[in-house]
Amino acid sequence: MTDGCQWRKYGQKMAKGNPCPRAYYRCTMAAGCPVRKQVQRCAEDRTILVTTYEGNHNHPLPPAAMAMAQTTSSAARMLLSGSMSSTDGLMNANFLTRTLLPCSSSMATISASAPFPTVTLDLTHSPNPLQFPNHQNHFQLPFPPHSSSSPASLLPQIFGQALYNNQSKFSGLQLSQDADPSSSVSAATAAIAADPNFTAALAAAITSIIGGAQHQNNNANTNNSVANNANNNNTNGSNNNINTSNFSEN
DNA sequence: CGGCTTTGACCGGCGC
DNA sequence: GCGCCGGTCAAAGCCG
Repeated sequence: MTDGCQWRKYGQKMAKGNPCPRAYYRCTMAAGCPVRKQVQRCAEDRTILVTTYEGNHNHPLPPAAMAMAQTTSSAARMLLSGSMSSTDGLMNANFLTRTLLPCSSSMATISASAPFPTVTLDLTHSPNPLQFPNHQNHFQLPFPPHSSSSPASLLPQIFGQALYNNQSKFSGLQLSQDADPSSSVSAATAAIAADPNFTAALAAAITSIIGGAQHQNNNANTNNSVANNANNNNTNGSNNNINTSNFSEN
C-alpha cells in the first residue's frame, strides 16, 4: 500500500494467532522522523491489509499525503466521539455493508477496535483515479448524489481530521485490488461481528457519517485523493513522493 | 555503490 | 525466575 510517505522496512515478525507476518516500517521522508507503521494481513482474509501508524511526522507533507492522512484520521476521530451498543453496532455494520457493497464500486467501513480506532477501506473495485481520472463515483452510494453531503463524499473528510486532533494511533484496513470482493467483504464483516468494540465503533462512525452529512461539506476533493492513495499499488513510493503525516502519538 | 529488503538475534514487557 | 511474545537491531544479500 502506498500512503504518500516513503517507508523503510526494518523488521518482520510472525504474529501469534495470525499466519501472516507483520512488517514494520519507518518513515524515511526525513532524517529522524519518528513515524512508524505496521502492516499485517488479516488472518481471515489475506486480501485485507491492516496498517497501523504511530507517531508524528517531523517534516512537511506533500499534498497527496496530506489528503491521505486527513482521510484516515478524521474517521478515527469520529469513532472516538460516538457511542452505541454492540447490538446496534452489528445492525449498523450490516447496514453499512448493505448500503455500500451493492454498488460494487467501492466500500469504506470505519471501526474502532479498542484501544485504537480502525478505519477500513474496501476499494477493491474502485478504479484508480490516476489511471481513470474521469471516474468520479469512487464512493457510489444509494444516497442522493449531492456532491458534498452524501456519505460517500463524507468518508474521506471524516478520515481527514482526526490526525490533527491527537489521535494516539491510527489503523487502516485495506483490500488488495486483486481481491475477491465477496470473500473480502465477508471476512471483514466477520471481523466486525467478532469484536463488540469494533462493531460499536463502526456503528457510531456510520451514524456520524449519515447524521452529520449535512454539517460537513467543505472538502469534497479529498475524496479523489483518498482513492488515489488507497488504490495505488506502487510498493516503493513512486506516487509523487506524497507524504502521510500528522499522526499523533500519546 | 547506495538504498532497500530479508532474517535471525536481541531486548524488554508481561504473565505464570 | 522463566518462558512467551512483540518490537527492534543489524548483518547480509539484492537490486537498480
